[in-house]
Parts: sequence; C-alpha cells; structure tokens
Amino acid sequence: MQRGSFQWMKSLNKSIILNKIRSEGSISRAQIAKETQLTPPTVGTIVKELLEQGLIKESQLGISQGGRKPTLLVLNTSGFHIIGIDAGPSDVQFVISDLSGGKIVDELEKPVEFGIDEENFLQMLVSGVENLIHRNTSLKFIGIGVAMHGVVDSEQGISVFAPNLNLRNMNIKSVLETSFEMVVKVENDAKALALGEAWFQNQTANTSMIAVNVGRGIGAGLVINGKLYSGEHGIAGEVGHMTIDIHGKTCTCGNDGCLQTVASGPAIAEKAMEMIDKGYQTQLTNYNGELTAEMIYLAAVEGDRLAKDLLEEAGTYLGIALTNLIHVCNPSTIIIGGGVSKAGDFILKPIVNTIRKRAISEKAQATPVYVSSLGDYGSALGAVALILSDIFEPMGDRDCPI
Amino acid sequence: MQRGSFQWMKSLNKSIILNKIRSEGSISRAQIAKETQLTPPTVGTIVKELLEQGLIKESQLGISQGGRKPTLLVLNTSGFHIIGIDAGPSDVQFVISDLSGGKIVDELEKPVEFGIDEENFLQMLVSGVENLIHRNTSLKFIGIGVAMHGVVDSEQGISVFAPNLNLRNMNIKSVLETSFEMVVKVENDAKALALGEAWFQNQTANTSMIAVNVGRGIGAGLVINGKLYSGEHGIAGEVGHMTIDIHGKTCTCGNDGCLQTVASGPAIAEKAMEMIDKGYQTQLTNYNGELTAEMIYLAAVEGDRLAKDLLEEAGTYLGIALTNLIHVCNPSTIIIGGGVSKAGDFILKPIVNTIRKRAISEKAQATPVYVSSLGDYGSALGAVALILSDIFEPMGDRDCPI
DNA sequence: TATACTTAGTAAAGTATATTAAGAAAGTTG
DNA sequence: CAACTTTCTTAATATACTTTACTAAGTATA
Repeated sequence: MQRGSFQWMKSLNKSIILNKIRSEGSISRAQIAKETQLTPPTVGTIVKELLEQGLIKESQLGISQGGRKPTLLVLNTSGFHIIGIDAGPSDVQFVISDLSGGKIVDELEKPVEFGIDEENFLQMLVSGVENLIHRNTSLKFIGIGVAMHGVVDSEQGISVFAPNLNLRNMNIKSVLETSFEMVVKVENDAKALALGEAWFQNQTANTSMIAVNVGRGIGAGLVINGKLYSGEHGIAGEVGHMTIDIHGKTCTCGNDGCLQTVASGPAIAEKAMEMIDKGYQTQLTNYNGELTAEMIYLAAVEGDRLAKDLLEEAGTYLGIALTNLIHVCNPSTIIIGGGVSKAGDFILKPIVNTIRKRAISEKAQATPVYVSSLGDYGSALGAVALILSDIFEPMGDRDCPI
Repeated sequence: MQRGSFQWMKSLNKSIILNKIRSEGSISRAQIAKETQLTPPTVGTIVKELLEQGLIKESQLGISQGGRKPTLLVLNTSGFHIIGIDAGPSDVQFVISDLSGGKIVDELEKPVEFGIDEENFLQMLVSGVENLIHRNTSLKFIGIGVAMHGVVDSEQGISVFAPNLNLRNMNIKSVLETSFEMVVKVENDAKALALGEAWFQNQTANTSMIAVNVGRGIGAGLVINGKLYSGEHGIAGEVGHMTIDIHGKTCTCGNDGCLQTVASGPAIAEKAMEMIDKGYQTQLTNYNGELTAEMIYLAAVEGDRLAKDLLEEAGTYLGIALTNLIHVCNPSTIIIGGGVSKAGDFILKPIVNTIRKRAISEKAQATPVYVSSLGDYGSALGAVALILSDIFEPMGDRDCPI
C-alpha cells in the first residue's frame, strides 16, 4: 500500500483542490478551503503551484458576500491537450481534446484495411497521431489515450486480441510512448466509454456506474467509486456472454443463451432475416446482401412493425441482462452506448420497462438508464478520460507529466 | 474526499504497519521498514505506540541475518476481544473472538421464537450480549458486529426487513450502542460472510472476491479491493434473483427463471418432491412432512441416485450463475457458504465443472471456487470482521475505539 | 579471544508541509 | 468615513517523516 509521506500528502491535497475546481467549474480559494476542510494558507500555496503549472487560471471576480470579492479559479482548459484514439474494427478515430474534454479541437479518421497486419496497424496509429500533432504545433500535449476493441491488457498497454482484425499482442503503449514521449494509456473500448461517461457526465467522483456497449458484441465497463474496475484478470464486464436463457441459441463462445445471441447488432439482423424467410410482411424484405441493425432501426423509424418488434424484443433481453447487473452491482446509473444505442427509444423504452418490472426493490427499479450522450465520440473521449483521470488523481510517487 | 493532514498520514502509516504485522504473523521492525518503504525510525516510533496501545507485543528474537537478532513483533491477539452476532431466521449465534479471529473464546446460541416482535428481538440481542460479557468480565471488548439476515441498511445499522420473521426497521446499531457503549456495525449476513472470508483466509488485502451464501435464499457479498462493496442502495449481491432461464419457474419475486428457483435449499427439496410424486425410485420416498436439502445431502452420501442427480443439477445451475458473475466481476476467488454448501463435493464438483466449461477465457475458467472454511461460524466471524476491518483501517479523523 | 564487519534498533538534527495567528487587501454598510 | 466582512497572504508554529549518526548485539575470521 502507498505509505504516507509529505510528498504524498501534498499530492493528495493538490488533487483534491484540482478536482474541486474541475467539478465546480469556477470557485474561489476561500470556498475551496471551506468545502475541503483545508486551511486558507494551504489552499493558497497549492493554488499558486497549480497556477504556475498552468493547470488552472484566475478568471473574473465573483460577487461579494459582504466583503472583498473572491477571485474565481477555473481550469485552464486550453493550457494542455490530450489525444484520444478510438480504434474500432473498421476505422480509427483520432481526436484532440482540451483539458475539460468538452471541446474537440481537431479530429481525424482513418479506415482500417481488411487484412492489415500488426506492424502496419501500429504504424497507422503512429502516423495518425503524427498528423494531428503536426497540424497543431502550438498545442502542448500531455498524453495519448487509446480505446481499443477486443481484449486489452491495460496494465501493460497491450492489445492482446482484436477478433475482427485477427491481430494479436500489439504493444500499443510501448510503440506510442517511444514515438511521442508522453504518457500512453490503453484500455478496452467499452471500459473507456464507461470511464468517459463517469468522467464527463456524472461529475461526482464517488459514483458507481456501468456503461454497456451494444454493437457487434456486447461489453460493459464498470466504474466503481469513480475508478475503472478491471477484475482479477482484466476481463470484468464481459456481459455479452452472460447466460440469460439456458435453452437459447448457441453463441460463438460455445454456450447457449448468451445475451449476445439475442441483443447484439448481428443477432438482431439475423433474427430479422429468419423472420423474413418465414414470410413475415415487412419493408425489410428486399434487402440486398447483408441486413444490418442500422437498417432495421431506419425501418422502425418509418413505422415498420417487424422492425419495431425486433428492437423491442432485443431491448427486453437487454433489460433482463441489465436487471441481473443491477442485482449484482447495484450501480447508480447505467449508460447504453455502441451502435445499437442509436436505435434510441425503440430500444431504451423496453429496457427501462423491463427493469421497472423485474428489479426486486423500488430503488433498483428506478435505476436511471441513459443512452450515451457523448455520441460518436464516446470511446474517443473515454480514451481522453484515461489520461485525464490520471492527471487529476493524486500523483503520489509518480512523476507528473506536466 | 479525505484531505491529507499530519494526523491522517500517521494513521495511514500506523494502519500499514499494523496490517503488515497481522498478515505476516510475526515480523521485525527492520523487515517492516524494508517492505513498507517506511524508514526505520518511523517504524520504530509507530511500533512503540502500538505496543503502548496493547495492539501488538514483542515475541521472541528471530534468527540473525549476520548481525543483531531481530525482535519479532506479533499481534497481541488476546489484548482485545470482539463480539460477533449471526442473527439467522431460526436462531441467533453470539461469539467472542480474539483479535486474530482465529480463536473463539466463548459462544452462546439463542433460539428465535416464531412470531417474535421487533422489541423482543432487540431485547434478546441485548440480553445475549449481556450474558457473554458477564461471563467474561476480564476481557476488554472493542466492538459488536452483527450479521443479520434479510435487507440491512449498513450505514444506519438498521435491519430494514427480515422476511422470515416479518420484522421491519429495527435499529440494531442504536440499541446495542446505547446499551454497551462500543462500536457496533450491522451488515447483511451474506456480505458479512464475504468480508469474513476475505479477512480471515485470503490475507492479501487487495483482493476482489465473492462469497455466495446458498441456503433458503441465495445472496452474495462482493469484496472489492479488500472492501465490502454495497452498491448505490446497498443491494449489490442479490444474485438469487439473477435470471438464468427466462422460460423457467416463477420465483417469489414474480419473475421467471431466477437462480433461486433452481438452486436454493427449498428449490432442491421441492424438485425432489416433484420427482418422487412422479414415481422415481429413491430412498427419499418415505419422507414425512417437509423434505429438506439436508436430507437430500444425507441420501446422496448413502449413494442415492436421485439425491446425487438433484445436487448435481443444482450445482450446474449455480455454476452457470457463477460464470455470469465471473464474466461481470472477474473475482480472484469465489467462496460458497450457507446450508447448501454442506453438500460439499456433491455440489462443488458440478459448479467447478460448469465454470471450466462455460467461462470464456482460460484464466476465468481457472477461478478457484471453495466451500467456506469458517463452517458454522462463517457469518458470526464475518460479523467480527466488520469490526476488525474497521480497527485495521486508517483511522483518519475518527477516534480510535481503543 | 580480538578485530572487523553486519544487522537491528534508537536518538538527535533536519526538513517538508499543514496549521495557527496575525495582517493586508478590497469590499460593504450605516 | 468609520466599522465591519470577507478574501487572501505572510510569518511563526507544530507535526511527523527523513537523514544522519550512534548504540546494541550479533557473526566471521585471523
């Protein structure tokens, strides 16, 4: 365990103050002292250091409470920037975010050629980051966060296995760190999404929430007490393979009745094709080639009965799985992200209704479920949050990247 | 968040040293300094205080490493004692444990009369503790831990609802604290069991493990990074109502296919009666009145085919549910406790086999599953652990109960 | 045995950092 | 404009870790 030392005590207080400024938006030294139990002189000296580091700045004067006007402190959001990478199966999104995460300064998207090998994939990541940096030479960068699909060893920063690309054991952290000499964090995309949601939305740090990424697969990230929870071997959150119907369809993993066999994008599309083959009337009938979940959503918008029913069914299954999650983890909030979440209310309503019906306590039934508000930037901003959460964490014995 | 202060720094280091002594059994000052990164003088002064408080004591000299022999420090296990209460639906167990939790100094069991009301229940708890204290006047007690079945508000120390006794909103903490003037902690029994297992077995504090209590109901306690995790409303761990077969039997909660409908003690007994009614040959046939899971276990020991099959089936269902838990939480260890766990290998083997077969990664498949080694004292010692984990935690601004 | 070397533990001085006390700055209010 | 508030800073103080130096108690070797 981390021992208590002067250094550590100071870094802890520094982080408390920095987080206070971040979560409040703007706040005076005096107010920080009141709310954090720290004394005014302590706050003063630490604030001075943060100003010198350029992490915060003084903004205008606040309104007087009957005496001298307080000098409000705010995050110096444009003082440093972070690169976030969302490495999906078909394309890679690069973004530059400011310190608040609220402003995306620049972005870049690169397609991933099918059949790409490990070396070229890594090279593509490097050149993408190079591009962005060269386009924004005036900015100071403090780190690169990577949200990678598939199995990730986040401690080592290695992409262990990316199933859709069939790539294995890519040491992303090492490659980017040697190329750019800044902090690099790599995490599974669903986990990054979860952290991003916890970080950017739910400002209160001590929350426990779950973000579920519903796309080709179904993965979840657990944020417990404000921190990403990975489990013993880093595989916590594999909800796609949660059994909810032991007599159900066989999954790619070999088991029967995994959530993924009934609620993932491909599963919805497959079910649609089955129904069409059975002769159901629907405007989806004349699909050519592969039918996708997105096409089904579009049909639902246009009022297609089958499409709406299919989404409702998938939502109900998701609701059952989420109720299981609530019973096990009892999170304060659940966020739905990923491709299927674009179906909006078509999928959200049955989810919520199912939870209302099945959860065993009133409070559990009322667990709020939202669609991710970060939209297409969800995982990329989650990657940014990997770096941010590190900066805003007590440094302890680590050396500060700034 | 807890601010960094001198007091806090010291209490943190004190707790680090105390835990080191506990987890190592016996260790010298010099060795503590090496392993904790603290300097020898710091260790020296803090050890002095711990000796004065009576929490630790010097034992014999260790073997020389080429110089002066080290003085070994050990926990002063008999210096203080803790009262643990396991309040089950049919009886209440009171124990006195020493500081190590390894020695039960005295114990007492009281039956719970059916139809007892709130006031009498609380009075019974008080008189039980009084009895134990009066029988052991020479001991110094530092706290009372209560493992209560049913829904518990552990922050307030209130038994919100005890279904089997139909008791509501009993403020156990308040009553015991005013009667005995010591720290009182109240927690759900499955959660207490989990903490006890983590505390007494798996010495390493940073572990994440799950203890599942399989009895009349099925509940679990999650220990994450050495701490009990309760979730947003304190209902985390309600695995009994995890849906694993959406087309299964209807549960008391109103949903279909809860784990509890196939793997709890009553569920196993009910299934046995069904099979008997269908005419299956078994030595269980001539049961009179109520058939219980325990009778089925005894029949299995004697080789009864049906009994063995029923336990195997329940184990398989439990295995599926535990695999779900592994996929979500990825714990380092799973512990099975409660009445059904007494069926030993009859239930453990199918559980382990199912996990081996269904989990999606090799490491997950290898998740160790044990039957609780604390036996009948599981929940009572878990209650003791509620107090112990508090003592061994950094005190921060709290005042030390010693 | 005597000397040199190790390791364990302690005492004294030094240092980092929070806290207390006091003061300066910049307001508001009557 | 005097008196009072509130904000922030400066100077002195207190706490608890660290560094340095030393004592205690052993082992190894000549």
